[in-house]
Amino acid sequence: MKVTIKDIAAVAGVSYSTVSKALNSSPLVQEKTKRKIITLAKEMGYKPNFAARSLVSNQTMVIGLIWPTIDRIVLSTLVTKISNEINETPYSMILSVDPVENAMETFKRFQVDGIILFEENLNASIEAESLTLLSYGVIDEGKMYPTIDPNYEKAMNMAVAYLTSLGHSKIAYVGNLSSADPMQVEKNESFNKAMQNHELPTDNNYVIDTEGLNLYDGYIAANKLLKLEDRPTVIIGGSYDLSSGIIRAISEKGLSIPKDISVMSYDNIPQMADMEIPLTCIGVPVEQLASEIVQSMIRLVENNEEISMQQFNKKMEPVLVERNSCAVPR
Amino acid sequence: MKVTIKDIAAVAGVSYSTVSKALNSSPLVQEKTKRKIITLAKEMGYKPNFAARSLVSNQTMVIGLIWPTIDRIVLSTLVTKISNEINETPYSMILSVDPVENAMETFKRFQVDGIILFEENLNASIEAESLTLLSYGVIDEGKMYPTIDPNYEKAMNMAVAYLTSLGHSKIAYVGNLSSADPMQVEKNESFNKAMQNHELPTDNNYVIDTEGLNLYDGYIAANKLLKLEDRPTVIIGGSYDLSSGIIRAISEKGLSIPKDISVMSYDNIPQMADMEIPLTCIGVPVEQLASEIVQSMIRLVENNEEISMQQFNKKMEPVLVERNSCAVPR
DNA sequence: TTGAAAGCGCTACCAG
DNA sequence: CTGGTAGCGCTTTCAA
Repeated sequence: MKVTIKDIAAVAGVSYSTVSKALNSSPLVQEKTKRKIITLAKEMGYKPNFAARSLVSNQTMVIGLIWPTIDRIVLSTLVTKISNEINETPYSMILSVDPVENAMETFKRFQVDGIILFEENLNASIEAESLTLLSYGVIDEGKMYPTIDPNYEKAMNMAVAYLTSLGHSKIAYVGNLSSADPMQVEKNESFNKAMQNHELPTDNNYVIDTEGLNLYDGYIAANKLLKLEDRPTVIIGGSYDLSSGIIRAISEKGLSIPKDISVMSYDNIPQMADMEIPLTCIGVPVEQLASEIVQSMIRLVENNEEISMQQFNKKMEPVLVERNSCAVPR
Repeated sequence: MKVTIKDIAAVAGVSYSTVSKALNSSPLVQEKTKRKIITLAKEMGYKPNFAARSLVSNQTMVIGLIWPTIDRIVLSTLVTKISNEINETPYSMILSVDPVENAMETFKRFQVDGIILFEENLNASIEAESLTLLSYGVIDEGKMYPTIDPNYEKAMNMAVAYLTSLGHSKIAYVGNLSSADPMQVEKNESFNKAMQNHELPTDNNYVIDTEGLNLYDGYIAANKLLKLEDRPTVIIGGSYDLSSGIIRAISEKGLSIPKDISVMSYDNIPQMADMEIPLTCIGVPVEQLASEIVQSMIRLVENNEEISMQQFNKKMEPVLVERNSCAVPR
């Protein structure tokens, strides 16, 4: 049977409004009564009814996360971290794997307090309507919702700077350019810009479009690069999975990393250290990303449209982690 | 501003209980009034308030799915299909990637109408309490909740029967045995049983424990098999990803499928047809699995504990799909 | 410090 | 067929 605050009130011999206050740790209740009620509630197995609470408070304490492309595992680490992070707060997270528009619909019916959106693979532009939206993607002043941006431009600049400081100039990039995914495109453009900044040629032979983001795509791309007479001295993989494939291709050829060729990867996730060959990588540490996304979301939710959206746009700080997969070219 | 049924009632000039009925397509309202109200509701941008509705009806129309291991992508197809399937019903699905116990907690607070649980990677035994639970896993009479079972025993029997009918007797199996995942263990035991049923030896050299379920694990395992002097004539991969690795290893060795060696895979998902080499596979088609899980869940939810749980236990029918990756051994 | 009562938006019942 | 009304479980004034 369901236990309500009325049941507790009856047993405790107080009014149910007092129970409500006690359970919400209101200062308007005597410590003693409060403690008694709380103990009692636990004993009786009381579970607050969310529907009732949100009906009156107009809040659900739930954040929705839209992730339409679970088959691309790249983001699963981020999702998991975000989920963990949200669990540290009074909020809960629910996930939808539906297409963005359906997911929005579902979340709206649910009256979630806020929605987190991954821009990867997002083609349609979204109207925020009256929703509290936060996206993970590339900042664009035209957008009607705030964005947490991994700052590809800075990341690629740091990567190229690091590699040139080691003496590399034949730098290859393996990534998914043709896709409709604006984040991948931005990543590639940032690489090109970084090369120009360092007055290096953007030799088209050294930029490979994988048309996909999984291990095998990286494998194929790396094979193309290794076949060139004038090989690059270092390959930057555009994502964790691509880089896995790149490593595979290189070791299959009997080449050694970093002696024969250096490898660097975008994406800063702990798993980078556990690869066949631990990779030097660049990117915003995934924990920081998760933390910023969640904190911003919550501030956004709690500041109910008081602050202008622009103030929530945030470019993150990429970090370069050295792991011996890059050496001075010979 | 939020539109409620009262607002609609005011505009339409009817009572708000009539609006409620109209919106719920009750037969107790004149067609004309009903149509007028529905149109009006749409115009005014009315969104029903879930909290209010579930407060009175004691239902949320939401099914929770617990999936604590998103980093293992194997099940993502199933999850997606389940999500699609649920979207065809009046119910919605929400997903939690938290550990089972936390997820249960969250879902309980949410008062979801039912919870779907994947047994893969489930070690703790779960008490159903008063929840409507349905699991995808291996049927076990000791369990306190109904289970949809992919019937590994029958699947493996069909697989071995098919292969022996082609003339194979040196049949290898690549799978994850050591894991705490009861489903993987059951899969392997079913293979062994099937071999015994066909009076074939379960040569230990032919059963490889991958200790993982991804492509690379399958790749390594296949390499071990290919190194044997007395090679198997066919390899059964325990999952889609493992089989991908098996194919890779075989083609790297310059061998051809099925001329030099046959390959078969567990898992019956459409992606099997799109592999480098389309694989003959065995397993319950993922759509059927999704459909059965969702239909059972809904029946369960709607039959509120009237029917005994046993009646919901269901072993599914595996299907063998031929695709030319298995031939008569030479 | 406590209790009584209003009301969140909706469904369901009963009276007309 | 339509309207009035009780009440789902809870938070939040306002009085006592």
